[in-house]
Amino acid sequence: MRFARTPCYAPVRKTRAETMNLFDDIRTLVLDALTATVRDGGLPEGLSFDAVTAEPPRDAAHGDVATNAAMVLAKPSGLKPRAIAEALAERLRADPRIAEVEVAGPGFLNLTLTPAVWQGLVGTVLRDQTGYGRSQLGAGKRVNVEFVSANPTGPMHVGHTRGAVFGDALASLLEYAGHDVTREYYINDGGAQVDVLARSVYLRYLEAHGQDVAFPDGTYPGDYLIEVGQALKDKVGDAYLDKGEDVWLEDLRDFATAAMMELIRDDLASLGVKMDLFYSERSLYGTGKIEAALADLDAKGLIYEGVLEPPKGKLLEDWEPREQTLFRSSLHGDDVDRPVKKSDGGWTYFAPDIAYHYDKVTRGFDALIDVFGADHGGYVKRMKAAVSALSGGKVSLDVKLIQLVKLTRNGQPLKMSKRAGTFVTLRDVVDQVGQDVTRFVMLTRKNDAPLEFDFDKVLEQSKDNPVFYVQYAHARICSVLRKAEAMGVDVSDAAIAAQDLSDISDPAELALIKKLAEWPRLVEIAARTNEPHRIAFYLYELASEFHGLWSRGNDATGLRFLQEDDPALTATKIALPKAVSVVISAGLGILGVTPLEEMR
RNA sequence: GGCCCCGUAGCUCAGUGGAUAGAGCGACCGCCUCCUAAGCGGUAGGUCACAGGUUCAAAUCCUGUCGGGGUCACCA
Repeated sequence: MRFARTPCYAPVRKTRAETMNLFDDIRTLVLDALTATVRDGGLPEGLSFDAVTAEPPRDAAHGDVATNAAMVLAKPSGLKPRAIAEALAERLRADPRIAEVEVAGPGFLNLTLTPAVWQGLVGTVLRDQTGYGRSQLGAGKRVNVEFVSANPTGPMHVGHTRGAVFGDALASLLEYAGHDVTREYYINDGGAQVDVLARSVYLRYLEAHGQDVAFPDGTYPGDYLIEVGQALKDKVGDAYLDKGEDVWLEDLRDFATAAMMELIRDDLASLGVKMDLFYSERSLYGTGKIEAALADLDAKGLIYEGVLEPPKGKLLEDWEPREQTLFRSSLHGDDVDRPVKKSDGGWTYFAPDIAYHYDKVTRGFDALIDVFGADHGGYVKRMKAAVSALSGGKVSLDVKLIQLVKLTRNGQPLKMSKRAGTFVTLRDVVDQVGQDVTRFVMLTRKNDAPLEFDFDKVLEQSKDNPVFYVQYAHARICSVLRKAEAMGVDVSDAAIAAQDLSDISDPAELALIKKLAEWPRLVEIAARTNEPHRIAFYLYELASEFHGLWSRGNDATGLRFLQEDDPALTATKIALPKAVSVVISAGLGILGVTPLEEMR
């Protein structure tokens, strides 16, 4: 593997094995050294190197990259960790990228890289731009991300907002990691709630004709249906007045859901979310699709008529044994089998969802991701069972449950009630704090942790507001670049990247570069775990490193990016902040947040 | 009661099996004739709920217990 010896700072075309992920490159180097050691008889043949890692150590005193090779191989090889480590160290020292090798702790090999490696990394970032960090992790993999999927019965509320941002950012993240991603919305337009919607619109229609109407329980009294009723009047005139449901219900279902979906599309657009496909539940009924999906399960012996046991330990007074059509989901990891037909012969909600996921499977996706509200946790096992059964275990399904958003204002909880009209919609949030802030804040928690969203705090301009803090770093960099340009410096990426960057060598500068080096690795971890919040946290850390270096320039003028009366040195010093801005832009891009060039 | 998620600093939370567990807020002490102080540096603060187990190595994986939340046939 001679090419592995090519210094990665050399402006050469990347070889197949050389990635943008520095830690992968070093791991390759370690594996090469291990292979050579085996060849020379220093290690037995047939060892697996799978457990060997090369990671950034938590403590900077432990060098730049640490590998556990000696520890994981000690037992299988029957050698002492120390002996393996020493032999490896010898070989690793020969690589031009390695400045120092140290055996430490229980057998870690701590590697320190040469400044040239770090300087070269800045050049790489500037050349690759937002392509720096893009991964081939998902190359050739098609992923379907289903998210939001709110009932088409009204405008989106805050709970949907978090799911929408999460799903969209996750989709972008997976794209960035090389996957072919489809963003999809399942329209729950097949159930009884659509009839309720249609009747509610009918009431508003009567109202538009000047009638006095009341909204009994089981109807939607929301104002947002007023204009829908008016629109219906404009369309059909008085054709439905004094007519029974048998005349208008069918038509109103279509009319009302279409109106609601328009509302929802607008809501999504205000968040910057664009779906690739809206998939209608109703399109599954009467088209043989549900039957086909269940036939597939039936052919696998997974459909039967049977009676369920009553739920364990829970008292259900009205429970009675009943024969139903059941899916043998318990054979695919579920706790009990699940009914697909109701006692009246109609499908349960589960049945069309099986058909929908069957459709996804047959469309050829390699992986499916469903983003649900946390209250759907009880639905996960059966859905996974369905996908497992339908795909013969070939397609994976990961369900991400989104916890609640707790809305507050100045620390005081906002009471929400549909009846009291204090119901907070997605639009309320976006209108008040803006798309960028909404998106970023929604990603500052792990998906399965509750999120507090404080209308005042998210607009606060201080370091405890991560949105601001990251944006501020970017704006500072843009400010520096503007001033450098005013000094007559060519600030184009090509010009900066083409320079000799060996003047960027202060430990404080190298520390910031090392943070940049973690970016490709972080992207892969985030993509592998389907956790876009990791991007937001990383950006905060990167911004923090940057602000730290900036402030050092207060005392140490040599660390300032703008070097007075020295355009040539300024051109060099500017490379690092510029690279930082590239990564911030890439990261914010994944989150769907626009980087600010100025904040005053 | 079954299943799922959570339990980490006073508070809010990070932490793909690695070394001495981190950040922000709050508290205390410093830093602007100087690229945006909307910032930076430092101090204090911990039985990673508890008990076992696996491992060279556990906040992380497994089992159990305790505590908080969600959910529980014929709703969607």
